[in-house]
Formats: sequence, structure tokens, C-alpha cells
Amino acid sequence: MEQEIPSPKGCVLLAGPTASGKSALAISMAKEFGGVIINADSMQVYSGLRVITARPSAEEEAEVPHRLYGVLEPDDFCSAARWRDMALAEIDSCHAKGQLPILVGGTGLYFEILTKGIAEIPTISDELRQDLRALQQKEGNEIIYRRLQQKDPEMAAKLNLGDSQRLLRALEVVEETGIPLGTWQKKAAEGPVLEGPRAWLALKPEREWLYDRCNKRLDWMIDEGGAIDEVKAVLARNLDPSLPAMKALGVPEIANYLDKSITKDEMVETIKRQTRRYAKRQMTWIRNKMSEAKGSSAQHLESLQSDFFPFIRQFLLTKGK
RNA sequence: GCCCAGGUAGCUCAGUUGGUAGAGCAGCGGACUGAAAAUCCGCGUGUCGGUGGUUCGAAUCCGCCCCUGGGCA
Repeated sequence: MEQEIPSPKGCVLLAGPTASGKSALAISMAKEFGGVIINADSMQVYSGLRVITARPSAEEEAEVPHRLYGVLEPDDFCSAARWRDMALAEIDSCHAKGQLPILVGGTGLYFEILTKGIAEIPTISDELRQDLRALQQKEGNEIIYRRLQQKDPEMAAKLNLGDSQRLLRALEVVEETGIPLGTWQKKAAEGPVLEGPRAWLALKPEREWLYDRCNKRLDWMIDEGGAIDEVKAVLARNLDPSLPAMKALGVPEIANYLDKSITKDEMVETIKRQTRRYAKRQMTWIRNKMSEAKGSSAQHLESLQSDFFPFIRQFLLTKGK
């Protein structure tokens, strides 16, 4: 079978909410089509948090090639553009070897920037970034908001006072570049972008089924997977709690449990709730943003291979080469 | 069997002297342009246990029935 399929120039993009079965599907797909799995998940890029971020296990990673899993230290940070650059390099290297890149993950923004590009805004200096963050932590959003109103009233009008992350981003951009963020965003997307044909796949599981899976997975992580010890080890490094990896689902909650400010039950219930909400946001993204991309989608785990494999085979035979 | 206390949203409960009901949590919808597992915005989803009655009008008052706790036997 595999011999019939020519060397791919295209790639597979597999999106879906957390716990929907993406990883398992990706592995069987990689085996079937000679593929390499490339992580498109913002948290699984960090090392040290394998269990709590539901990264594929070491055994799974050994079955077929996996890329961009655990490649950054938890005190580093991965921007969407940084991920894109790493992903494009991996995709090139797959193509050079005649392998099919299979991008798998739940981070919508990463897919968005990979496929559509983004305006090239100069890097913000660490100094400015840290100053503004410190200011916000100390004084709250109001001061950031007022400063933004002065320097970029258009963006300020668009943002909510509570939206600390976007306020900060808008302010650091005007202050660093002297150009309002909105102006940058109106520019055509620049920078490297994924070229060539692509097969979009989306998992759209039934809600109850997914929530149940999320809950059971979390119970497993805590009771058997060793999530608590793993998080404890990372916490022992005393990293800045505002680092992205420190905000991964479950990390703050386990930290609270370890310092005894909440009980184990509270910790478990809170993580479960946060995970459900996260899955819901992902589904909103997939439903409303990725639905425009032409591709194939499937609802039930049982039907994944039968739904997707013919689609991929067809894709490779017609457009993928 | 008798005596209390309760039955109101998915859960825990509030509901003034009768004017068809509201909080928290859960949930749902949406946004998303370089830290996105982040960050933010919006939305009560209801046979008020059932049934008769009093009343212009009942979650609210009365009768009976059902259910759940607790107590006495």
C-alpha cells in the first residue's frame, strides 16, 4: 500500500479538543502513512510536565517519530511565531526524507499563524516587557489601560478593562515600536507560512463523552500517572508563576494542594472543571474558526480510522504529492 | 403508626404582609492577530413534589396524597 503513495509535499493538520483521542489517532496514522508527528500544543512543548499536560507517553513516542514535544525548558516561553518557525523546520525536514508531517494539537492560534501568517512585529525588549508586567501586577489593569488610552486609543476602546493579557500586549507594542497594534494587525500577514497542500482533520466529539474522558484521565494522572510528583519537581525550581508552563492546567491547583491551601478533592474538582472549560473553548474555536478550512471531521473515536484514512489516502494520491 | 423538619434551576439554597421566582456553583454561547491549557465578553436553563380548595390572583394560606431526613414508638 505505502509504496503506491508518492513522497508527500503536503501535510496533515489534526485539531481537536483535549482528550479527544488525537494522539492515538496520529500514531496509527503515522504508522499507516509513514508519518512524523509534530506537536501543535502550546504546553506539550515544555519539558518536565509530561503527565499533567497529557503528552504521549515515552512508549508512544517510541512507536513513531515525535517532534517538538518537551523541547523547551519550563522557564522558557514559546510564542506562536516561535512555534511556527520550529514547526516549519520540522515539516521541511520530513519532506526532505519523504515522510508525511502530521501536525497534532489543540492550540488554535498555532494552526492559525502557521497557515495564515502574521504581521512581523519587532521583538519586544525583555526590559520593557518585564517593567510593564511588574507595573500591572503591582497596580492592576487600570494604569495599563489609561496608558494605552493615551498612546493607542483605538485599541484601548476595543479591549475590556479586565483583559490583562491583551492590554499588556497592545501597550508593549506601541511603546516598543511607536506604532499601534491595530496598525500592525491591518498589515498583510508576513513571515514564513506553511506552503503546499494540507489535509485538515478535526475531531468533534460528543460533549458528554469528552467530559467523561477528561475526568477519568485526570483521576488517572493524579492517582497513577504521578502528576503530583512531576509538578512537585517542577515547582521545586521556584520558577516565576506567571510563566506559561506554570499556568498549565493543573499546575496552580496542584501547587495549592501541596501547600495545603486546598484539599485533594478540591484540587481534583477544580482541575476537572478547568479542563472541561478549556475543552469547551477549544470546541468553540474549532467550530467557528477552523470550520472554514476544507477538510474532514469525525465525531466518534470508533469511526476515526475509517473516516480519516481514506481521506488521507485520497489526499496523498491527488494533492499531497 | 404517630410527631417534627423539609420537598423551588443540574447541585446547595433564598423568596418579605399572597401579585406566576433569584443567588452562588455547575452548565451553555461567543471572542480570540506573537506567553492561547492564556485572557476576556455574554446567557437563568424552572410543571416552585402532586392534587383539590380559598382568592381577581397561590411557591406563599387550607385539605388530602406522595417522597426525603430526624425523633417517638
